[in-house]
Amino acid sequence: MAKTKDDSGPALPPAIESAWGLRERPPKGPRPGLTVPAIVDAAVRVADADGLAAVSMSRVAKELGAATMALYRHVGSKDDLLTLMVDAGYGPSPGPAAPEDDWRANLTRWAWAEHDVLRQRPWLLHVPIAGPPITPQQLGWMEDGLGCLDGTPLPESEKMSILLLVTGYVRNEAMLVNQLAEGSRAAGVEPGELMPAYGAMLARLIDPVRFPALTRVLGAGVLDQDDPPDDEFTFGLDRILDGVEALIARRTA
Amino acid sequence: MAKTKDDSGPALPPAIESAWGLRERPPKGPRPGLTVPAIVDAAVRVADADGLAAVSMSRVAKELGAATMALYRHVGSKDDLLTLMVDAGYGPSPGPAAPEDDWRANLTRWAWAEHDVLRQRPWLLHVPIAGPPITPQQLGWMEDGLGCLDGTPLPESEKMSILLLVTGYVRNEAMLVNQLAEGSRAAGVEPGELMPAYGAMLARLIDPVRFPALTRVLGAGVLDQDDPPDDEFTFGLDRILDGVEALIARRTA
DNA sequence: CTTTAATGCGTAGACCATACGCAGAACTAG
DNA sequence: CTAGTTCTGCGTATGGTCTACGCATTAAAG
Repeated sequence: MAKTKDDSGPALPPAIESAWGLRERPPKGPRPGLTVPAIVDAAVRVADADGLAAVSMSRVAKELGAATMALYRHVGSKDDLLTLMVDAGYGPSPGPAAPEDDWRANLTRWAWAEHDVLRQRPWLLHVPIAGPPITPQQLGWMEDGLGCLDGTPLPESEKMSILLLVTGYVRNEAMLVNQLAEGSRAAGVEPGELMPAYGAMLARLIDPVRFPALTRVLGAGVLDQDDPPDDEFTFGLDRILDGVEALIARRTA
Repeated sequence: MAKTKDDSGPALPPAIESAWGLRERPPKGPRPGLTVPAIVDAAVRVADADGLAAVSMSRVAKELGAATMALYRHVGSKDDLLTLMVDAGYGPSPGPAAPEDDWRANLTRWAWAEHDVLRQRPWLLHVPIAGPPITPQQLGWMEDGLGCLDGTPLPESEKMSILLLVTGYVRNEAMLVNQLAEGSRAAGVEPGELMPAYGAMLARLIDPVRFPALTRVLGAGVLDQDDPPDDEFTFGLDRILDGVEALIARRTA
């Protein structure tokens, strides 16, 4: 009969255990030539170079000079590997909140940090997330995000909700910008030319009677200019933080 | 030499053309036994029943009693089919803004309508979106969303940005709730049991010294109760609309 | 009736993840 | 030193995916 582990409860997946360094090497058998970090690094290298779609088990194995099936000794499945890739891809949180700044400045910096990571590694957006965060780096980001709201009168549950709101916004905005860039590459259009082309296409498709508001937007030339996407990001983030500020004011009063 | 189409510019994909009803059947050749709407309906039926992962060309063809390759006469690629599935899956916009209500009530209703669609067809969240909306129903939603902001003093560009903000929020929230549900199904845990189990796992993993804020959240029992997810949705939406309200107030003054 | 063009679809190729089992390496017990 | 144990690497094989290509059939036009 197999001995049950201490009080491990639902027994977290082996890939997660190794991410937390909870795996001691058994003293028998040959030295492993492959290690989980080496595999994850190779996979991240492939994703950085050729995108997430290029990350196949055989491609990662080739990157390591190993055979495809060798990887399965170390990661349980491709999904396991993806989870570990996300953890490594985000990297460590950029640091705790600065005590001399207020919550808004700190949370803004936190949001921009994730924004920058996602801009540098767009493939992170394409990994289907499997559940709530349980890997070390991910929780590090969450810890530092919570720290931004430390001085506020918000209850813990609302801090968490706000963090979810902000990180969701950052992910969503990054996804929009990224799929726009991919779309322009796929269509073979210059990145600056895409929005005007999109506007022209819309103008040709829509009936001004059926779509009056949309026609008005088009007429205002909203899509003609290619504004720096950072402005759009700042706009949305400021709206959300305005909303948070209103809540804090209400909870203070 | 092929005759160029009127002034069609970048020549939109055939699947999109058919979605706008811009495709007349050529007078020669055998009657098509398959039609694009029939194929899209079948694909939606498969996705509704067994999820997006079950939507393969062969499965859809089987659903129609046709051969796999027969589909490719009508849709250019699987991605084309997915685009059409999204358009059909969302369905028509639930209707224009009610003039007797203010922008906030109308926009709230608009957000809830998308929320309801995504709850009913979670697979819509898993379709990788390829670019800005160009299909009829999608633009119908956008039109009605813009209509909600009609009476406000916001410039057209900001109306658009706010719409993007709200729809992004709705999608993101739906995605979180959905992947939580999928995660609990995959782990074989009761839906109500998942968050407590998650909390217990975190408590076992994290070091209170390294993760003080997270530990405080755990200690507050935030994860112990399984609150109705609609409350979470309402909370975030109200934060965002508070932010919009602040902007409108500023633009009015 | 002949010509023309579009439809349905069979074949085949290039990928993919991964279940299974075997050869060999490295350590421990005697 | 030897035998036993156990873990690593990996070859083979299965069943799935999308889709390029080409052929036979069908229906309308001239």
